[in-house]
Amino acid sequence: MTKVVIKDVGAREFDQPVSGVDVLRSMQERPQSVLAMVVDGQLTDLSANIETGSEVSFVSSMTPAGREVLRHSTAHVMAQAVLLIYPGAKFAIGPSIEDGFYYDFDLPDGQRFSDEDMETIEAKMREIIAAKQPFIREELSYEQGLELFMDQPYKLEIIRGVRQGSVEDLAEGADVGGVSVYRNTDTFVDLCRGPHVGHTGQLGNFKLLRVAGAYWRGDEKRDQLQRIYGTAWESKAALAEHLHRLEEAEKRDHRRLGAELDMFHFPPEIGGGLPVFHPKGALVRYLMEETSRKAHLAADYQLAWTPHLAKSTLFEISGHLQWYKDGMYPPMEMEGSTYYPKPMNCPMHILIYKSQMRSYKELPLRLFEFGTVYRFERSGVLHGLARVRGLTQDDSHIFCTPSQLATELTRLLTFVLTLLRAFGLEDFEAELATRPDKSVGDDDEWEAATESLRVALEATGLPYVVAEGEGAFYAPKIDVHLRDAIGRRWQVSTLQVDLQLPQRFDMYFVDQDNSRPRPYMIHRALFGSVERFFAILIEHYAGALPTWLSPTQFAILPVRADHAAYADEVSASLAACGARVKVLEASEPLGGRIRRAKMEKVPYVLVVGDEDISARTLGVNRRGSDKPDRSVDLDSFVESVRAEVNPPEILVE
RNA sequence: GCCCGAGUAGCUCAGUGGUAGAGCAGCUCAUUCGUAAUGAGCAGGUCAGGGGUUCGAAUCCCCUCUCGGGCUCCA
Repeated sequence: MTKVVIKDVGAREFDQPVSGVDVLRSMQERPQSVLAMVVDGQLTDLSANIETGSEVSFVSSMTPAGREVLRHSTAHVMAQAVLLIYPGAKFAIGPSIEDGFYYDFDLPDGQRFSDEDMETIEAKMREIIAAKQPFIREELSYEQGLELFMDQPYKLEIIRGVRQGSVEDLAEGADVGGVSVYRNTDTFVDLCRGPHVGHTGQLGNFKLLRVAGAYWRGDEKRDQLQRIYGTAWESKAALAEHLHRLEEAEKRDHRRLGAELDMFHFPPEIGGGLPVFHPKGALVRYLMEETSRKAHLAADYQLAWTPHLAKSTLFEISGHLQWYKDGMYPPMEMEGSTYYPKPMNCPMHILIYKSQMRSYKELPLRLFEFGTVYRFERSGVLHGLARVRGLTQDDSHIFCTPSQLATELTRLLTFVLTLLRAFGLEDFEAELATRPDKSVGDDDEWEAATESLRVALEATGLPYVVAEGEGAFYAPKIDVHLRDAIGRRWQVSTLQVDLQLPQRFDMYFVDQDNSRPRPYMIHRALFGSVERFFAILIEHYAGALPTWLSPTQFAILPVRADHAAYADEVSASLAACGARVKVLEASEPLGGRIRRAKMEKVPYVLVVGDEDISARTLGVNRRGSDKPDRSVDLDSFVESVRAEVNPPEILVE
């Protein structure tokens, strides 16, 4: 007899040994579109036998686990299609990923996929799906596995990896004590740990999206494979919704909006990754920077300014030439000295610290600068303002006593969140990145610094995960991520407790007892870089920046030329409370001017005509609304927008 | 840097071997208008650059550059 506990339903007894399918059939109220099951916490094929005494829950296609299964199964279908179309193709790995899946191939004779091939492959996949091929799990010994995949070098490498207990390969391929495979047909079988859907007919709401090169095992010294990315969903509607989201994301692309809104561009004559900001973009930048500077001054930071170049000596002391030479711009020789563009601001801030004897009474000493640094990024990684070669960090270095560290970090993290919120961002999470393999310093220091960061995270209540081994070589760090309006994650702020530079620069302060201990040093970028943060704001707001950040806040449109005097009067009363106003004179029809102003995403488009002059009113078009408010009283309108035209007050504790 | 894709007017794009096109934007003139495109006219091009094939190349081939999608990288 087999006893099975169905989660949230209750215990069932069966005369025979049962599989998940049997249990499901026995239920009166069956859960919908079940693709797999979880037996005692383990995600498993529905066809697997269930041991007596197990607890079972069923996984529906619209759950995260269910989608993972169907995406993974769709990847297998794609592999089968590619192998049918390209005899002799080698296939490597094909996992499910966020929103979809991919599979890596090595085509014979150096063939490459083109975009048209995607359609051919999709068509073949639909045939496979229509055939309702079963996914049959088989468990093999290593030897059988090696035999079965003798023509598939990547599979062989995975099997050998599994035999040696590689965790990475276990995830990809197989089971302890042997390997598992999933067979769809006599000719198509794939090495896989599973689980999978019961048969290919349960799939079908998918689309192949793009082809890309990808290194085998992510190692650029190894073969470059052809990767096809696809997306797959539980229903036609969910697929359509996802494709719609992709379109929406494309509309938010800051590179596209940056051009449409005349904010910035990347002149080829200047070089890749080196943007120029046009007047509107530069104004937004100015507002971002001024808001930040004021907040920093209010929070007891002191401003610093440092040059863009320094002698090699400085970067030898700091260690940048040792650790990051590849990422630095090449040197310039001048009058017998070697100069480098700076990749970071910290060494220069340290020189400010060291310019005089520092007492414990001065600490924490907080230096702040919008410091432009240059980093040589490989051409393929540049991405609009989000990844550039010349970037301005809103960079701060805080020097404090060891006993001040935890308090200072907490205060700092609070400040970071306060300023980010002032820009209308709300949804944050953090990563605590710990010591990497390639690093310097002793364990106690790393432990203490990491612990202080953890204390700060706990104190602010920011949700966080620990990223083992993801720290910088010299320091553990907190990375703050945010989710934008359509749920995408962006890394912004970073806080690092530096264990190395104070030593390298032989920094100290004079303590109460006249001893000379080393200060701790905290590196911190809050926006990350001004350029990248600019991009995030554009994408988050889809170009419709909050009023206080909008280059033009009010467009005033006199209906006829003889309404110009009143338009100027309205303009003056708005300008008097600090607003940025543009009058669009009546040289073309009203509709055209309204359209232009709306396309520019001006927050308020104000129309004034005969009726408004006699009643001292306005026609108000708010951004995002397609219906105007007519006859709004001028004075009360000005009063109502007064608060939003100027940068927000940032209250620092 | 590597793989794939794309470069035609300021922008968006049409043009597959036979005289370089359209819309928007720009300029000029006219129009004076109450809620998302007023009309007419003008101007605008080394078809990314270089080489090749051809009687003839935006179009076919090769190289280079730039941009985009990924991979790797991101102090």
